[in-house]
Amino acid sequence: AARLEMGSLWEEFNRLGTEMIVTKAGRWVPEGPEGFPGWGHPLFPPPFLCRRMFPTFQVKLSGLDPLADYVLLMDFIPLDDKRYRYAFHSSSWLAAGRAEPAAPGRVHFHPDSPAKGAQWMRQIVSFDKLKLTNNLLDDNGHIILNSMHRYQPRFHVVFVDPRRDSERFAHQNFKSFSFPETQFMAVTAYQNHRITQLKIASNPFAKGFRDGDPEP
Amino acid sequence: AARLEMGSLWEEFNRLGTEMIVTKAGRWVPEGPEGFPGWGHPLFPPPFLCRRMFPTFQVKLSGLDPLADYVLLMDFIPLDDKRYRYAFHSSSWLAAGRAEPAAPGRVHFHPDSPAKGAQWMRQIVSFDKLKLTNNLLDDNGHIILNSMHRYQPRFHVVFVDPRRDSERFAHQNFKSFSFPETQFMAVTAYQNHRITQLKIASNPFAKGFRDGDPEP
DNA sequence: CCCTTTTCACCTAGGTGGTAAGAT
DNA sequence: ATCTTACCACCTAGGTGAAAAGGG
Repeated sequence: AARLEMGSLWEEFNRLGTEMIVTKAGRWVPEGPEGFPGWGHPLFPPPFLCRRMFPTFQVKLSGLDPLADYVLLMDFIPLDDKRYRYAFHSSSWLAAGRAEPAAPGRVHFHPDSPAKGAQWMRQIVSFDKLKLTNNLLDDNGHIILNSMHRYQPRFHVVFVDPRRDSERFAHQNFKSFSFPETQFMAVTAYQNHRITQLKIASNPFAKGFRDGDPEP
Repeated sequence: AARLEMGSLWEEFNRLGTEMIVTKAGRWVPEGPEGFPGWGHPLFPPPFLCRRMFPTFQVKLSGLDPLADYVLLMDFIPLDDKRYRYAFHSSSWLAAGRAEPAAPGRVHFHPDSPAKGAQWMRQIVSFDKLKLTNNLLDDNGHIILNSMHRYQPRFHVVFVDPRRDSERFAHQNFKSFSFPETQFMAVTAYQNHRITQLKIASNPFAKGFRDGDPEP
């Protein structure tokens, strides 16, 4: 079984209509004699950063075989075949035509994969290395989404069967989880001001934009 | 086989007599409503930081079975049975009595362990999470060393035999490496000024103490 | 007009040696 | 006198939304 962590925060966002930022290149790459070479130099990871999700997708697992190997991964499926726009006057999302062609379907493997069930169950599994981009040509393995489209994150637990030869995607031996409260609209800039304010209030990295009041 | 990375930097330090800082608690823990709770909140890691090594111990592996599991770890053995003091007038280390009782012998497992040979050989293996402390009562799993004593880092590759039951320390199935150029004196403050200057010149985190000249 | 890209100040998080005070 | 500790300014590294600029 898998329990979504920070469920109440996800629900608070979901009530307002969660938005997630997608970018091509968050922080630009310095060049010239300074800045070069290196970039964290074990080849991968990439020279530029795309945006993480907030809230971060985190689950607590149970019921796995402690001694068996599992691969954990996520993907994102379109919630419908529509493109949206935000109507500021009514503070609501309106359908605005058919979806653009879907990006190549990618998955994000949790970087600790594969690992034993005991390891996965020991503590909360956090997908905080997952990055979103709207760059259709991205070759850094990030998740590619279309802006102004709705998505449902999915979480998959794949049992690595030691009797089979390789880690190919057996159509058996895996279990998937979809938490409806984690669905979101991909955007390049926040549309709903209440989403912006909730992000600022709850994301530690946005503390610089807080006005000044407490939060438990 | 295992090749030590940054060998010329290690040798440059070794010619001067490498020193490594050991501390009890590098950064103190904030307390009260701010600072608490969390501390990076997946239970471990610990509330305070001890010092890393610089240079970082890094190796490039080859000749492993790509499909077999290996555990990588390090330990530190006393180079002799002496205690030392630094004679500033002659800029040299002098023996100053017998060694103090050795700390409990600990090992540091590379946090990616266990992993396949292919994974270990893909890129340089870096032990940059390894922390040194002089706190005999440390319960955060850091390496405990006596200040003013000399140590030789050792690196071990343990083959995880799938036929045996558990990952117990089989006295077979492992290979050890000792690079003499990585030996060092544990200190609570640098003694040799030329070591200090070389650390400042070569460690990116010490850039704030550089006077101002280039280095390739 | 609607949406995207770029740049920026401001954070979190944590790795440096210096320095002065403390301990023995 | 010798060694250790605590605190500090200054870095690296990178995650925020704001605001301005750009593009259709």
